[in-house]
Amino acid sequence: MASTSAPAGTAAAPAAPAFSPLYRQIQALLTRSLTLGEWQPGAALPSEPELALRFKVSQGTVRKALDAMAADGLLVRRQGKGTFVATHAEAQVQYRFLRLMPDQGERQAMRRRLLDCRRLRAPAEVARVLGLDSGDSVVQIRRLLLAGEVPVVLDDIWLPARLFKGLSAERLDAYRGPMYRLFETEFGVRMIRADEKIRAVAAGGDEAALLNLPEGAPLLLVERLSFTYGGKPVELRRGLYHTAAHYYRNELS
Amino acid sequence: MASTSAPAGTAAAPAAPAFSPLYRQIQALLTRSLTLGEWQPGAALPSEPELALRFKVSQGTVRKALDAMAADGLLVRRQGKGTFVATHAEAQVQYRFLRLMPDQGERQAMRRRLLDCRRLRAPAEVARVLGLDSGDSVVQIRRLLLAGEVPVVLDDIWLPARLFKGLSAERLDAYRGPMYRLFETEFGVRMIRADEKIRAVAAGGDEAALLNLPEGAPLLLVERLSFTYGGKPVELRRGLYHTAAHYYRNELS
DNA sequence: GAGTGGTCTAGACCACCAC
DNA sequence: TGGTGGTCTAGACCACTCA
Repeated sequence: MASTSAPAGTAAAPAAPAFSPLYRQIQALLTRSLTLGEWQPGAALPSEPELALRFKVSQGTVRKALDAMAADGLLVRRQGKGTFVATHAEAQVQYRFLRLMPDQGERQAMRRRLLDCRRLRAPAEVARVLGLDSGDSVVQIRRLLLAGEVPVVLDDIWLPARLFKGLSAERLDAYRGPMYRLFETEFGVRMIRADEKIRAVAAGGDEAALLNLPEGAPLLLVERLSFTYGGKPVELRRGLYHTAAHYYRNELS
Repeated sequence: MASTSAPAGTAAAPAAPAFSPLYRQIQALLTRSLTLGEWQPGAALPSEPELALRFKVSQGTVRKALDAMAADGLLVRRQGKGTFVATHAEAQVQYRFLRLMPDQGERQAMRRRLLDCRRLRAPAEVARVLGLDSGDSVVQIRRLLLAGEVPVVLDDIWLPARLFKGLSAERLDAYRGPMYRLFETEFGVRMIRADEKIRAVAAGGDEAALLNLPEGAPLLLVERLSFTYGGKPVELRRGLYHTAAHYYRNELS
């Protein structure tokens, strides 16, 4: 890390970054280590002075890289304790990706009911958004989320089978805790970021029946594409939310 | 700013912050200046060394305060030029609060059609969320947004009349550019942050007619509460989005 | 008390922008 | 060429955690 003016690596885009600050290079190296699993989710990273020594860089530069990654949600910093790999297992990030809130009362964990889990050749559309070859297989999951006895969310989920070897209905059903935590601990796939497209749609026959609603009832359609390290898409999710007693919460800033 | 350990000001919450770092205090002072209008939207702040001198603090501390405020969207920093008060007038933040994207093609400015603008006593619910006294008056606006000739969004907007003296249908109709820019330049009210609650609903008779849809068509209901400096609510907006050719985009991280 | 991250400082140099 | 924000360094001290 002695050369400050190292080129910014591959640059396919026309507007190549002319210059990459040291802390960004450190950030890239740390992200790479995360990808390779050098530190497991929830584990502590080496301390700032250690990392500074390792990268031959001042502690301030390491700090800036760590702060940036903490801001991105990849790391969690705790004063007096250390810097840790972010995980979906923690209570504080339990609901990071579920924006559904009840109109009344506090948010509570919803019950899950697994409806289906099968392996199949990826439909064209699914293969396209997940960046799979046609012919690659995916795991398709259908499940309900219920508030008490009332079904609120109907999810269809597609995962690249290659990354989720051995994922089965039994495994899903037996698991207690958030699905993303299972993915993380059992398959080493961490969801970092997601894009959602939200629409209002009328409930179709099957969906209406599963959600215990009349056909044609308005539902929130939430299409989510989730990414792991490096912006690699690893999950497609199509959720139908019944928003009579819940709403989707968003903060703009 | 000589004393590092000044108390953190008022602390009504049970868990009072035991300690407020210098840069947070600087941040509070700068935010106060913004509130008081010391620098207009789009204007440049004094340079970092000047601010450091003014607050009797090192440049690094000023920088940390400015960086934090830039991250919050209150300021915009431009290398080689200076630090500026964020504004809704800039192209880059044009769509900061409108998350609607077309399925096909690039996002384009939508045409506006003002349907109504009147002053009235705040309905109880509106007064409650805007923190007004019962009896305070509000400006109520109803408008359409159209993509080409197709109505896509029906907005109902409520604003505290006290803050928007002189806002009229003529003024709104004559203004070219984003509504939040008008609020900012003409009334000195800057929208900093907003909370949205999103649901799927069936179009009612009036709404269906205005959006040129059959009654009962599914629509996205977006209830937005916007805040200015200091977390003060200053706008309630109830939008109905027709999501056949558009979707609401959200990024989770 | 030892170790961690958090704050604050001071100074050097770099990249960008305008004149 | 001078001024701006951006990066990097080195060192001091503070707050938090835990043994």
